[in-house]
Amino acid sequence: MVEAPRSTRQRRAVEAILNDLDGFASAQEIHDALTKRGESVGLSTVYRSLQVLADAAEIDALRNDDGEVLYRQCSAGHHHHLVCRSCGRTVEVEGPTVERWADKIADENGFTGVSHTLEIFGTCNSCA
Amino acid sequence: MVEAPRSTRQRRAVEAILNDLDGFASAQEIHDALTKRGESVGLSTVYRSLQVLADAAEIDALRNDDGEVLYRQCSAGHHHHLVCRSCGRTVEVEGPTVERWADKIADENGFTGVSHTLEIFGTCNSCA
DNA sequence: ATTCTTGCAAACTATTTGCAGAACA
DNA sequence: TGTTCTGCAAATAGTTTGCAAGAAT
Repeated sequence: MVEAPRSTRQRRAVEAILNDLDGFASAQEIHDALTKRGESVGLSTVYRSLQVLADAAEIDALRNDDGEVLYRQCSAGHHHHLVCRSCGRTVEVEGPTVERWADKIADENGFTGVSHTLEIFGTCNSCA
Repeated sequence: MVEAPRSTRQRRAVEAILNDLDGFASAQEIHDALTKRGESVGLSTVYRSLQVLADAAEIDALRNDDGEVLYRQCSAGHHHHLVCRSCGRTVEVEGPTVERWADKIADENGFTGVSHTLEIFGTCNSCA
C-alpha cells in the first residue's frame, strides 16, 4: 500500500489556493497568489505539490499555447475545457459525441491505447 | 506586400526533410536528420525556418505531452491528427461535427475569438 | 527516532536572440 | 551593393533536482 503524502502547511496552502481559484493557473501564478496571501511557500514546493496532485488525478493539467502547464481543481470524470485566454476562467464541458468519434477514427486506423486532448480557447465576455 | 523569404541552401534542406518525413518531428530531430544526411545546418536556423513555415501555415505544429513542439508538412485546410506516440506516424482526420460542437459551446458561454486543439494519440498497428 | 518534505541554488530542456560575418537578389 | 540569413554563443523561460536542514508521524 502506498503511503499517503504528509499533511504540511505548504501542501495545505497550495490545495487551499486551488480550491479558491476558479480557472486554470500556472505554477508560478499559484506561487504568486500564495505569496500575496502571506503564505511563504518555495516555488519548487509548489511545483512538487502540483505534480503530486496531478498524478493522483485530483487536479487537471493542460498546456497553453506558450507551453506553460496550467492546473485547476476540477470535477471528477472525463471532461474537456473552454478556457479564457485572458483570465483563465474555465467552463467544463462534455462531448460524448466527440469521444465516440475519436475512438471510432482511431479504431478504423488500427490505433490502440488511444487518448485524446481537446481544449477550446477563447476570450470570455468579462474580458472582451 | 510582404517580401518572400530568400531561398537558401539551409531553408531548402529543411523543407526537403519535411517533405520526406511522414510523421511529426521535433526541431531537434529534424536537425539530427539533416546532419545525418550530410547537410550542415545550424540548430537555430532549423528553429527559425520552422517558425517561418509554421507562421505561413505551410506546416502544422503541435505539442506532445512533454511540451516539445512537433512539426509536419500537412495538407491545406483545417484538420486534426491521429498520431502514433511511438513513431510519429500521422493520419490527418476531419471532424466537421466537432468543429460545430466547439463553436456552439463557445458561443453559448459568451466566448469569442475561439480556437480549439484536438489531437488523438495512440499506438499504430506497426508499432503495437 | 525515523522518514518525508522543504527551500535554495544549481542543473536542465527546449527555444530564442544579439551580433558579426556570409549569402542572396 | 544592400539587405536578409546563418551560426555561434549567450540568454530566456519553465521546470526539475541534489542536498542539508526542518517538520511530521
